Amino acid sequence: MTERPLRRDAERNRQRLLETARELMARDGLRVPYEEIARAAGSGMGTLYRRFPDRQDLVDALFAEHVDAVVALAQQACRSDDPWSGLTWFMERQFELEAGNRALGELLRGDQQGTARLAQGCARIAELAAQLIERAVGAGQLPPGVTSDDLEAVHLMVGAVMDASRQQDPDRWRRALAVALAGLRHADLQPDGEPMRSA
Amino acid sequence: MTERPLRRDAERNRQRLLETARELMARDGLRVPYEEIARAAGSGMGTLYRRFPDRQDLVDALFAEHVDAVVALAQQACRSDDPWSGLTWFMERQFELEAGNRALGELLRGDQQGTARLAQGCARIAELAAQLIERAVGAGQLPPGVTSDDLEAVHLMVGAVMDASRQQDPDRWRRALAVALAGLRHADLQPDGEPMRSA
DNA sequence: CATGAAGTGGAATAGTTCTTCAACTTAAGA
DNA sequence: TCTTAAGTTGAAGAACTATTCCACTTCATG
Repeated sequence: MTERPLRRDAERNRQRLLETARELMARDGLRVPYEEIARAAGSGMGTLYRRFPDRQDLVDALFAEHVDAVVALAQQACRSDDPWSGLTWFMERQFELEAGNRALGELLRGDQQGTARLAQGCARIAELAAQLIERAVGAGQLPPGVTSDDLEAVHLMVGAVMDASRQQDPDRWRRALAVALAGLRHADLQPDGEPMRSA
Repeated sequence: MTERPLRRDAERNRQRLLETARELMARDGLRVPYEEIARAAGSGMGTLYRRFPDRQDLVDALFAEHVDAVVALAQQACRSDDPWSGLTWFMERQFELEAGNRALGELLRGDQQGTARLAQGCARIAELAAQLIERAVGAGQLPPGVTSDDLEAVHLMVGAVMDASRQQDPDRWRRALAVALAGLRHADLQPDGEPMRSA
């Protein structure tokens, strides 16, 4: 089935909506009210709903490439000769992106699940992150107890500081990241053989 | 000015409302809808509003003693012979309380500001926490760059993990705390500016 | 046990957002 | 130009929560 292209005016409107939503979500996060997006774009709510019946459609259209960019970062980090450098480099780049785009941070931290498209990207990132950890552990740069879950936790931790300090001190997260990464290296973590199922 | 005591039935209702609110907020956080509290307590909304016209009045009545308990913990920690032990002991006890009471965590992390009464308690905790840090730095148990702001950041960091894992693994925060505290000891933090890579 | 101040319930009003829809407008091709 | 399918709009209805208000009930006391 061939999708017939949108009418020219409709396509223009669609682009304007996307552009507007991108800016608002980067600044305010994923939950910007539909009404606000439509108003800022100079359209009616009906138009926004017609193009993006589900918020996830909109988010997907907006952030697919951002998530892909993070996947690419992770891949590049995996190619680093020095596993630990690759890991820290990846985390810094990732957080720099999140610092500039609130919605991206919410997505990557799972505050809000995206469509299959985005979820797949996030899963890929998680895979690669696990590799980064494994490689660093294998190289003796991280103690053996550290797991990919710990890296996810670091993501949440630094993200929390970022969210709390966006206004006052937008670079504060760097300090938190330094603390968290140093902690991974030096904390005495049991391998944690616990099955860790839900209670 | 002598406040005349409540009528006996009114006092009973008030206690029931407090008890109910305490349970609901411990489980669901500070933002439990007023309507839900009233219904669970078997009262009308009017009654709840009459006793606690402002949500802060309610929160204050409920959590003053909890906050005081944390102040007491901090004081006790300050009396420890070993500054670092005192610090870690305090953080663990504090998070254990937060783990058992969602609303308390929200209060202590400033998700929601309380009345002057509570704010004062939180300020006192912050003071004592700063002392704990200073003492540990003075004893050479923490590097000189670490500040009380870093401890606040640790609070946010571990809190984020706790919030994310309450359901699946309620004890996960302990691991995050271990990471964060080890990070404080080992991260190479400049006294003010940018952090550097860990050693 | 009558009285009225204190207390109570819950419907009503209001502010937010989400979501739908019927009437209106317009681009694009015959 | 005319036709009409595609597109647009904003008001309307639904869900949720906060907050007020007043007719009604109940306790405490003379």
